Amino acid sequence: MKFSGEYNVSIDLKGRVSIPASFRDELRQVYESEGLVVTRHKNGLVAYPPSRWEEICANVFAMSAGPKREANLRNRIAPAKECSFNAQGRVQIPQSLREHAGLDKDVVVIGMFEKIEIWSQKAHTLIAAESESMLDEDAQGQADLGF
Amino acid sequence: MKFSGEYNVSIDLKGRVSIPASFRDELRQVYESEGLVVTRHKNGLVAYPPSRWEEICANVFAMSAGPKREANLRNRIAPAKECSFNAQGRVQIPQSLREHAGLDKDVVVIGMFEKIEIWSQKAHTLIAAESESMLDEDAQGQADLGF
DNA sequence: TATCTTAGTGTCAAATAGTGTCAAGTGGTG
DNA sequence: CACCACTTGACACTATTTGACACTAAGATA
Repeated sequence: MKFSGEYNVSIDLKGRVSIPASFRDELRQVYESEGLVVTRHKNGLVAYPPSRWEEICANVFAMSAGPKREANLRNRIAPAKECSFNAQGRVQIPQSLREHAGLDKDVVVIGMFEKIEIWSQKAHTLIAAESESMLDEDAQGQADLGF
Repeated sequence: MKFSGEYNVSIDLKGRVSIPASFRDELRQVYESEGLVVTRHKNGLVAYPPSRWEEICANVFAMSAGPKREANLRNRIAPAKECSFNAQGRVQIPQSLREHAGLDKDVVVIGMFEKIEIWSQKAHTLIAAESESMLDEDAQGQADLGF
């Protein structure tokens, strides 16, 4: 079924965000996991099922030494944190990631098939508008896709 | 579990930086150590568990004489200092290293698996932004890695 | 040598951050 | 409309981090 749907959720005063029940079900059933690995992604965050994360790490580790590998380690792998659900289905996001994404009060959680994106409402509005205008400019492409 | 995660910590007025509790736990449990060896690394600092440091030193000592060995001795091995934790989990960073890294007040500590990086907030912002734009420019590469 | 200054150490206590849990709200479904 | 599952806010508790201060050591000054 894969993660899908867009949810407006809130973050509590200690920095925990509620993960929608449907995502938790998916995670439990197909990934057999009670947690998510969260890391930086553009101006927001992404979360992966731990098993997917292992694969990604392995891919990065396998890269040949160089600035690109370094960049991935520093900005993706190192800041990542495995977060498990509490009894209410919330995950505690580390402070540094919250700051990076500017999370405060209103948060948007988006299912993206194999991953989950987490944005501040503000950042999401921005990126959604950007994406929208990109699609607008390519009416033909959209039509070809069947939209 | 290896060191991981990114932490904003502060340095006290005498030059001690707080090492996150999770790193101290890791250090105690897997490296059986109550301290870190800190040395220069680019515009910041790196810290290794003492046992890892011994290995690195041995590798450098084993190099055949020449300017590269000299450089490693001068800029990596010589400035290194073993720092142990105080009761609050802080390590005293020698003045010369603090100056090298421009540490003052706000410091970023990053777990990088077998080592720990220590940057001034400023330097970290810079290097992270650089890394980020490198990753942005290579969307295909990132996708190939599974991100 | 006595004194002053500066750097580093040890420790306490306040402040902050994170965890677990309860119960009240909210919204969808039958 | 009543029920149910889910989400949210709140609170108490614990752990961690930070600022502060007194003290020691070392080096500089006169």
